[in-house]
Amino acid sequence: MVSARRGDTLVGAGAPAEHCFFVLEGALRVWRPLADGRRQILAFAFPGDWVGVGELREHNASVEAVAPARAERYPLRSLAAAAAADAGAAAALRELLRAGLEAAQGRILVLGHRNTREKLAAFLLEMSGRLAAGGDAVDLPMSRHDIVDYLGMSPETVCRNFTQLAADGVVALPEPNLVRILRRELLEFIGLWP
Amino acid sequence: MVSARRGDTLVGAGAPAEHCFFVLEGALRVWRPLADGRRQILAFAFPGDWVGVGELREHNASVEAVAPARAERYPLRSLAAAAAADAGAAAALRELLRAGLEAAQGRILVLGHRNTREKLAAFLLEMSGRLAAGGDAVDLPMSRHDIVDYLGMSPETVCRNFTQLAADGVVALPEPNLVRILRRELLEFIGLWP
DNA sequence: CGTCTAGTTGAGTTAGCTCAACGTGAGTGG
DNA sequence: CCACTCACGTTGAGCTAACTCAACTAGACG
Repeated sequence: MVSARRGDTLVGAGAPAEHCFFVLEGALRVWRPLADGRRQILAFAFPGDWVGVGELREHNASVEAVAPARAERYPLRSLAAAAAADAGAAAALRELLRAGLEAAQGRILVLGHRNTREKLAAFLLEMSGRLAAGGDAVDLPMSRHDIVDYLGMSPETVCRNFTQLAADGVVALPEPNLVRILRRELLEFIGLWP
Repeated sequence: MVSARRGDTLVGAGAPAEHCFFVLEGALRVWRPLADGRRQILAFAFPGDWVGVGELREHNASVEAVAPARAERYPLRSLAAAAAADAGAAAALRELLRAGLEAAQGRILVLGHRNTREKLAAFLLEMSGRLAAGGDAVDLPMSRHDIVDYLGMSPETVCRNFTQLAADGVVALPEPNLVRILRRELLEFIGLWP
């Protein structure tokens, strides 16, 4: 079991890959540093998500707490041992990797062919599904800066698009991190895949 | 065994996921249609690559031949059966998914935070590694249009950046599809991850 | 010899970036 | 308790990278 405060590092990029995590509470970001000092956030992890099960020799991404978080920590070699001994465990591990691959492919679609407004709409829909069980009141645990590094845009552009979506009546923003989806059908029209 | 001419479809998006492929010869593209009629190419597959091993109920992407191709076709359920019966096969299948996930994460980095010149440089380095075993003479089997849909840019921009790289002496382009890397260290400086 | 497609180049437009300023709330120290 | 700082979020102004529209060339093919 690991507890982390906001901003704590669970795993540093480049560290030997010994453990993976199962998130119990809070939110994590998985990110890689870029040459120019910026970050690409590969994924956010929320309760019920696994992190780091696909690492080989070393972690190629850092894992940090976006919000206060608790997670269970498992040695990777014990997962591999379980997979070698039990076909059911192997299938479960395979399914985790498959789901991660599918999610990454969804990200490729969004990052490759969407403009900023569409990226943000897709992001909000994703967060609605993952944080609010598809509900309309989404309390974002991550900062604007995190969203910036997740979607590959500038902070000003993220902010302007939030403002624009609110001005258009698609969402309400009572607080910066509190999004209420007012017109889901519009948000889906803007951001839904493909 | 499947043989495909240039442009042939091996799998249509939405078809029930019954088979996967092991490429013997040629080149395939794996892509998803977008709402506006464009395509996002998720991956190219070359000899030695697997395609479609991570599909669940239905193929969420089409697979087409970019160049005349031959591939072996395996029923997905026979792979699952092999994985259930043999821990070694299960580990091999897991490794395929893991490698696919890692590749997809690399794509996220490139699509999220790179400009067109850097995307193209990264693409050429990837193709050098995969098609020419890291050598400098790369014969691209795919059209400019495919590169466009792989990197998420316009055909004019792809073309201009090819021209620019050639003008800068980084590559030579004796023919549109034949790239000779003249100054690899420069190309890596432009396009290398992170 | 005409037609068609892929590739390239030019010209003008715009989406999203950078630079800059400003407001606000949370800490922090006097 | 107040003053100060600092990070975060937001808004404005201007710039530029990349897009769209358009034209042209060269090779493929009937």
